[in-house]
Amino acid sequence: MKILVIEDNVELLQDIKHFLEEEGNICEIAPNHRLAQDKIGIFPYDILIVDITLPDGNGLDIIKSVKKENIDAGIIIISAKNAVRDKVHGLEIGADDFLAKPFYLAELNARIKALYRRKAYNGSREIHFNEIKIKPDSLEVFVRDNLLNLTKKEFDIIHFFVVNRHRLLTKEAIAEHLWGDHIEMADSYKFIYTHIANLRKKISELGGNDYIQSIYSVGYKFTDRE
Amino acid sequence: MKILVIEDNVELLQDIKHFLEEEGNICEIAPNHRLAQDKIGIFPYDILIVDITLPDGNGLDIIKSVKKENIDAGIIIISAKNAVRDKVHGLEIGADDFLAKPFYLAELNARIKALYRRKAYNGSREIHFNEIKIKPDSLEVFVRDNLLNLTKKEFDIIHFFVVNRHRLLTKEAIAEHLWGDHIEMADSYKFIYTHIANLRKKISELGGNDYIQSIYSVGYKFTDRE
DNA sequence: GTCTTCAATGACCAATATCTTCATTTTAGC
DNA sequence: GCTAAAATGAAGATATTGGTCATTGAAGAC
Repeated sequence: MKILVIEDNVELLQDIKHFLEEEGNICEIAPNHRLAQDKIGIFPYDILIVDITLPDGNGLDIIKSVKKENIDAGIIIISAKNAVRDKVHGLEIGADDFLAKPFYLAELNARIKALYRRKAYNGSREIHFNEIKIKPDSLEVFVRDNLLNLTKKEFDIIHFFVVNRHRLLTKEAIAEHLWGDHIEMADSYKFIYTHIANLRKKISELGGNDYIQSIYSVGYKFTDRE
Repeated sequence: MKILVIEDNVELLQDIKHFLEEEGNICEIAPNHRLAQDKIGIFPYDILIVDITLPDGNGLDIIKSVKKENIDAGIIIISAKNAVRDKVHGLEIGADDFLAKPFYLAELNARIKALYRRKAYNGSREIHFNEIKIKPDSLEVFVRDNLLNLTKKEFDIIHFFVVNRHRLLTKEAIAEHLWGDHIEMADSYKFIYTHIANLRKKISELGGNDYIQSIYSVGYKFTDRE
């Protein structure tokens, strides 16, 4: 699980990180508002742990912007015990859970797992990227709310791309993700081309932009930058 | 992995070194502040292990200068148990982890591995050299924050150069790194010239300095000295 | 058993990087 | 300074990689 912890108390931040990493998660940290926004923009985290009081801005603003951009991350607020108003407000604008400081790390961990389970099971999960919407549970992809008629492999590809948006994906990585690591490397990426060609055609037929950037001799990148 | 241990207790220093080398790392040592600074300036380490109390200066200053120069090394502080203030301060100014003395070497090793994994996973790794920034994960190079449009080979070359900054790189070493050791040595380095010419052109077009120093009859050196 | 769908493949052309060649400039040693 | 060796830069040939289309064969639906 990929978790981002946003908290200005560096000592607590380190404690949480160590704990969550020992639990087998990939855990990144941001001690302030600006850094948090940067990281969220780059990488699709599963869970955000947000402290409300930050040196350069309010944690609630981070939650607002996450919700506004339809980023599909679970949010747990951590804040001082007496900040009841923040708690109510935070849950109102879309946070999933609230944990009062001080807390036991085991408690935080339990909340994280519960939240993740909830997110994974409720069939209304959606991943958004500009005009593209993916429902991983029903294997459906929409462009401007028009259902795209994709094959399974095509779905797997665009799903992999959108989850790893803005990242360079080598042909090796794509092949490994789609077919496992046993694939013949020699000249057999060629079928990736075919699937990507079909994907591009189907998306553009419904007026979607071509976010699939080819990187010569390396692979692809799914992005709206540049 | 390349590790520098900065610690004034020579006995402990040797212990750590032996242990880390047996684990398969390249491990260098510096018993004081001045020597540490020298070494860090010359070679790009993956991990720095820093003792806070040094005979000729504070370990925190080393961390500060590393961060100031944007050197991309993970930092683990080792210090006496009661120095809580140092711990907090160290993490605040950018250290990645803290280990209280005395500690088990296995514990140190675990922390090193965890830190390295974290660094490798978070897609925001960057290597800096003056106005040049390299993102090895996305194969991107920036000059004064302008993206440089490089081919794969050109990227490999500048990446190799920046990682081995200030070092003399023979044509043989470059050829071996780029094409493996099977290459015909006879007169076939010639195409290195072309790639380097293209690199120089592309960098200077965006206003970057020419750090590629030719060493007649030997090779190249990537440096800003002299 | 037939029909339909889709993953996989091969052929072909286009795009791009890599390498070679060659004329010219620079350098080191005398 | 002179010469031979080395380095550079421009131009172009070659090789590699990418994209598209048409076809095959396997698997599942009916």
